[in-house]
Amino acid sequence: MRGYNASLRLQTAPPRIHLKQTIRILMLDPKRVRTQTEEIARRLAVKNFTFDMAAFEQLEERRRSLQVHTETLQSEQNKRSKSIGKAKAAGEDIQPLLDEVENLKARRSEAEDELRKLQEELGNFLAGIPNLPDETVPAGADENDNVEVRRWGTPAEFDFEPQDHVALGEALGGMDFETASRLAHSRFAVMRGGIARMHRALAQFMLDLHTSEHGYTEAYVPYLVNADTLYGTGQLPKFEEDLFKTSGETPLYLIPTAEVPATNLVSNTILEAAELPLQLVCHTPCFRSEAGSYGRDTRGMIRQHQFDKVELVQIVRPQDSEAALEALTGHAEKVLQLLELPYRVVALCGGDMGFSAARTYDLEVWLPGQQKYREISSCSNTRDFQARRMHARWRNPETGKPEPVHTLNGSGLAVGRALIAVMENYQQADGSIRVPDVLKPYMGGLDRIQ
RNA sequence: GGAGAGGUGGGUGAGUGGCUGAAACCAGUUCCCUGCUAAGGAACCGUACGAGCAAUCGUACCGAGGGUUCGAAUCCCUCCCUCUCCGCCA
Repeated sequence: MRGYNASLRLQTAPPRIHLKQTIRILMLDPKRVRTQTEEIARRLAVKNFTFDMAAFEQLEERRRSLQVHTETLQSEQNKRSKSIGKAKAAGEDIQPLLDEVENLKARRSEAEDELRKLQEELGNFLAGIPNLPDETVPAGADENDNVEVRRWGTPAEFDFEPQDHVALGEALGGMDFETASRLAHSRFAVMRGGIARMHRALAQFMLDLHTSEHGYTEAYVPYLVNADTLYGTGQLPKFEEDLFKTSGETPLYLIPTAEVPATNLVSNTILEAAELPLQLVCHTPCFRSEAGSYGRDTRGMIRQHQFDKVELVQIVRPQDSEAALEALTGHAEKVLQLLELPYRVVALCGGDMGFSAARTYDLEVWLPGQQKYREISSCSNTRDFQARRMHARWRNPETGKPEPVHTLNGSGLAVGRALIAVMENYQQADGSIRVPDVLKPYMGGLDRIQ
């Protein structure tokens, strides 16, 4: 492990796409893109994505005729080459055949070069197309257009002026942003004492809940992954600037979420029907460069370059994925309920949804310090979008064929934000923090941080 | 990091230039026979992309990428990974 230096510097050169990758990068059923182009353009518009139909159709038409042409030439050449062996064995003159092959070869390699270029172009084009939003996804530009689905709990009334987590944390000596920025950079935090312990307790509590009550299998995964893995879940090629990249000879990236390694656990595999569903839970740090969010949430721990998250991932049969999204969202909600934190569930509108998602619910927890509901979990069904990119399939007993699985992911929950929520919701007039009942066993019975 | 040995289809494992998309065996599917807590026989049995209403056909794939050749799983180069021993380390 030497030569891997995480760098805050952004490397913006677009990753190269190889010929072989162009096929696997298809986000949608390629036949569907070809046959239902208009429908797809309409749906993508909900995500504020303009699908250039004319460009696509033109590229696709050229690709098709060129591929047929190339393969025909190849086929001819193969036939000649095979007959050379036979002619030789029969003692015939092979020179005329050699000449023919020569000619075919020249034409073929020319056509091949052109095809390669075209496929690269097409691959780049397709790799940048987001997943189709579900028909039920509300139209809209940003979070203001999200639709509230339900609320749980009631924000507490304080008989004093509630403080935010920064004031609380610094007063308790448990949060230190200045030191963190000296050690690293802005948007990092140092935690100490009871606050650091509660942070750990939260992660432990979540892991235990999901493994013992919700049927998830705990997984430990790499925090650095390669480019293929990030293509698989959709972070690449479009969002490289959001990632931290190492500078080794084999570039690796710090994971922006455990969704990336956890979902890719099934990349390039064919699962048997009996193995599904797969439910995985991972606790990992997450690293995000937060490019393009310079002015937002600069205060406190809301938006960090490094934060911990407990992530839920499910790999399911296609017919089960809608129900799985509801279940998974419920599993994340359960954490908030047990912590007795008021929250609401919103269905994301097209403009606020991620690249890979077909449907997303966000969980927003009430933060008294901001007098606002803030995102603490995002639960998505990506359907077969990631599965196609990473070649994750199952053998469908009805058809006997390998078909893409459906993948889902959701935070269960973001640990740093959960900590903030507990601090702000459980604060006392004297600035101390009550420990939620469910966390006490994880904190040696401690019932107050002061 | 050093030395050595390897990477072939679901598994085991043949295959050193053409008739090998790949023997054989195991597993699996279907059928036949027989009949009893199991044996025997036959056929089928990889993936992706493309053409076609379809039957079917074409192309590619033997760790990855490149090269030699009319032709490469087979020869050459680079890289990756696995295993064994040594070193180092948590």
